[in-house]
Amino acid sequence: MKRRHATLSDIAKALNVSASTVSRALHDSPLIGKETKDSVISMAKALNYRPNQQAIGLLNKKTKIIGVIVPEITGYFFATAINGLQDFVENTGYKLIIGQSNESFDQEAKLMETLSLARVDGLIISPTSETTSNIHLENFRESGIPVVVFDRDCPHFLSDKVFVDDYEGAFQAVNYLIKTGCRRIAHLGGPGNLTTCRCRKRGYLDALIQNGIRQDPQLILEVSGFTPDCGEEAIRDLLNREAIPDAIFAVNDAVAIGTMPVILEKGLRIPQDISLIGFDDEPYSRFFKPSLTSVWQPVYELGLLSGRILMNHILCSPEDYTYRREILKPELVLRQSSKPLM
Amino acid sequence: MKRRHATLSDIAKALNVSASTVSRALHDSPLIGKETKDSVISMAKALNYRPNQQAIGLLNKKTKIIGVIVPEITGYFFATAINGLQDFVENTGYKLIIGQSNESFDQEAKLMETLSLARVDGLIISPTSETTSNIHLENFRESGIPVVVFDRDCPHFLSDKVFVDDYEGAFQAVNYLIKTGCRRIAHLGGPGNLTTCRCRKRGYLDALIQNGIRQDPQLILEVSGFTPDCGEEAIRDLLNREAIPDAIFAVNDAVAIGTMPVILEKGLRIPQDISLIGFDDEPYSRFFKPSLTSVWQPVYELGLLSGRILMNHILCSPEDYTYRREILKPELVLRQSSKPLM
DNA sequence: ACCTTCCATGCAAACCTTTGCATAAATATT
DNA sequence: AATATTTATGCAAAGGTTTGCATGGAAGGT
Repeated sequence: MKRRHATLSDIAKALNVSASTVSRALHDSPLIGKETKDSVISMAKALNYRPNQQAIGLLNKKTKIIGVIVPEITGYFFATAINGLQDFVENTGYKLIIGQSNESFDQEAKLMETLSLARVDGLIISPTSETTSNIHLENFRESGIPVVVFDRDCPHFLSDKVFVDDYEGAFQAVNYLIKTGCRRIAHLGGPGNLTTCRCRKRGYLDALIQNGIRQDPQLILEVSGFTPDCGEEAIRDLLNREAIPDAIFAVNDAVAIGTMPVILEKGLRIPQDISLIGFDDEPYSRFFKPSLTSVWQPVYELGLLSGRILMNHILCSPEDYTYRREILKPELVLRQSSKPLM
Repeated sequence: MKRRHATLSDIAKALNVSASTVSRALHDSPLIGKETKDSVISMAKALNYRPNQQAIGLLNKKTKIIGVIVPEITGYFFATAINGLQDFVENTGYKLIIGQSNESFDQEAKLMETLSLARVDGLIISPTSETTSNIHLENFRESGIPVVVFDRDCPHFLSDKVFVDDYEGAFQAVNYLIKTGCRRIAHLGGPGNLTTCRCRKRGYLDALIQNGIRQDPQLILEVSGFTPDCGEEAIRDLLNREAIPDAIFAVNDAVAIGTMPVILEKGLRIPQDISLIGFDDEPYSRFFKPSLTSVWQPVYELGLLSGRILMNHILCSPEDYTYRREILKPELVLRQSSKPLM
């Protein structure tokens, strides 16, 4: 049976009082007498009264909804970040509306349009690899809605930001490769307009430089996406070049995984002939053969912290607010796809 | 600068007309004169007017929000289902609020409470493995909110339902194992109160029966979760028993993957000594060594169809509605972890 | 010139909640 | 006994939108 939700005035009518009295009673206002309060409360329970969030929202211009936009949701990385975010949000009374941009600027803009229409109280976003303009973000911020950018930066956009230290992670990985004797280290980098990918590449290059190794353009490739297929394509290309590497630092575990079958099928051994290091430390990475050395990222914390910062911004007075920029530390996880130190 | 959104009456004041005229003009009502209409429309554009969904929702008791509850979001299965769901919803104007129950009944109930408070227009849910009571679902349905149950069934709850044919998938997998000469086929089954797991087990048992093979209780284990760790634990237990299997049908790819290192480390070969088949066909499954034979499920379609059915129910008149029950077909994907047919 | 008809627009209520102000009754003060 | 004070409650507006009904004017018909 479809039945209407009970409202304040339903309770009011039942008790012969006014709706305002009921409202105050339920908010435990000191203005209301003890008896009235009790009867209101028990009647509310009897009618299974739930305040209408829409009406409240209309009044105080809040929706208690946070918008989240990620490039995709099916991969380990963003799914885990969202997981952290949700765990944070769980007890705050806020809800999450999640959208996927699928690495398309148009979809991202459209999603932001939708979220803006839905009047979200805040936005947490990791921009697409196509996102070069910030107008849509600026619009958002100008209408007074706090925005947190996470994982991938929007360089000229002013807001709270939460990242992982991609540079540091990459540097450590490549430095490790060098320490284990590798000299011809290839890099399968991601789309160059993503800050994460640029940072990882810089980490790679700096590690080479600091160890006095000349970079070889032949060994640096840019993959178009983050899937095993992209890795497969890239490694085929790479192994056809004259310069065969003795190590590969991939932008991603998925890309690294995609190279494995190709490498092995060419009769090359991992790590004896080619060391392999990925990035992300996905849960499955330890189950491949050989198990994959990778750079672990505090993804869950990334999501959690983004939520915490946004929430703080939402509750803060908008005047004296200064934007925060947090950088979390990654960690190299050694496994069989790279050589041991000695 | 934080500035208020333009409202109908802002436009009205600017043009010296009434708010109702503006509303009608923007809805292209035939009651409004051409000139007025044009001026309203251009003024609306100038002021960047966006209708306030909360006010509209308050009026017609709709939120255009769909609640989604899944046990977890970080795994491939549910993330992909949500992906399908989101793609469906994208152009409908509906938004998705997603919650994770983490296989906890209490969390599930709490999430439903939250979604009910948020006045969602519909609910799509895959219940936890703890969910035995349906009261929370019944409450939902009784307040007139359409519910779609997907993947995992709530046996005595009446609603739209969308499943994958787990029985069929399991039957095919085990039947294939038998056809390739396996006789001592173990089953690492999932939590017994999940319908999906029970169906897979029934498929397993029926395949044995139809091929005249006696089931051996020693070969049937129940794992407590869907992670590689659970698989690892189970296989250690299994291989310590007197009866060593010549094949394993796991409830899950993740569980199957967890068994691999243990099997290989015991000096057993896959598939020569032990064939291995999983369920789900996760994207990484083809990258393990040996690559994993698995039962592919149309997960994306599962999410998509759930959305379509819910949407249809929401728009339908509530009277003459008859619940639907859709079953999608899985498909066995052969790889190296099982023996070839001849 | 008057009545009908039609077209374009405005008024006001409804959706539900919160809150400043007013009011009524009861008690305390002089 | 009359006024001041406290205590408990109601009224009404606001928030933004939609929509049935009423109204105003102009055009058409006789």
